[in-house]
Amino acid sequence: MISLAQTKNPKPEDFPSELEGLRMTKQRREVLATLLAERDHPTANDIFLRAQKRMPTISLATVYNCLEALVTHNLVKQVNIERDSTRYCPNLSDHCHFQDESSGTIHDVVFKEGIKLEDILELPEGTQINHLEISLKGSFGKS
Amino acid sequence: MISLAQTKNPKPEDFPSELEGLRMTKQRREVLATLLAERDHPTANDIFLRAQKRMPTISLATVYNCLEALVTHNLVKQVNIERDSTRYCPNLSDHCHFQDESSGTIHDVVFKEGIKLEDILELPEGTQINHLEISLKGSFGKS
DNA sequence: AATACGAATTAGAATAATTCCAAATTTCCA
DNA sequence: TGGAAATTTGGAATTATTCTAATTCGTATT
Repeated sequence: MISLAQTKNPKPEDFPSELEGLRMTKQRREVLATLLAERDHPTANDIFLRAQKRMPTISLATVYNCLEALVTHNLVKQVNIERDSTRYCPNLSDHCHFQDESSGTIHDVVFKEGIKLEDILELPEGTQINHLEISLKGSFGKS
Repeated sequence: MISLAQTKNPKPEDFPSELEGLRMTKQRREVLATLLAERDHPTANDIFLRAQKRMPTISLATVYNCLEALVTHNLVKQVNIERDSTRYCPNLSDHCHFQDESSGTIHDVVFKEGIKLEDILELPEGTQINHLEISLKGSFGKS
């Protein structure tokens, strides 16, 4: 796992010229820094609007391109909750997502110590999992 | 849980006039029967094409309407795997979905005996889960 | 410093799933 | 039977995302 990509508020220029085999262009740095600055699971369009403030020439298509590259190189995760537009998350540790229905806010949720998915699912011997996504929706108790 | 909706191959006319508080119109019967006939997690469009064979006047909009009604009344579940178009599943028991990447086929996967989600996730006390979806992608071992 | 080449960016068009809309039809029930 | 409410229908509208083709950038090489 890339540790710089996990530090609190790196500026775009803090990133090395290459991360996980991916050339860090100006735009990719900007997109990644945007994602790390505010960890609220923004959509591609949210990221576009935020990145535009510091880099007015960036295009939405580029934001999509950058996100795709970052996801492919495991620097960012996609978050899909039902049919909502895809959101992006720079938390690379194993976790899943809970959306509070009253606010729309998405929270990262971790597994309890020592739990592995293979332990809980009835999967045929030798099944290889390449992608896993758990998403929840609900509310926090009012008490 | 509705048992008739789970029988192997009910014909549209086998359904009572109301299920789970939902009026069973001709079209809703047709959509539900289509779903129960071939349990391969079809998309709305797949269902539309199949239903059209027996009911040539049905429209795609109606298929979407019917599916929405059936989902709302817990007669059918939606299946979302990443950004693919939504698929539909008449299996109402607790389960999740595994997509075999080589064929695209989606399989139902059940939890091991006695596992509850609250047991494995680190959620704040009193969190209420209204919707949960687990989706996996991968392949079956070649051995 | 000029050149060349591949990669990345850009703006806008295209696509595809889904939803919306307004009119027509059906169903329910008084 | 008649009228209100619900449902269906076809087509238009919407929206997220991808595609395309042209331009620009970055780096390596002379």
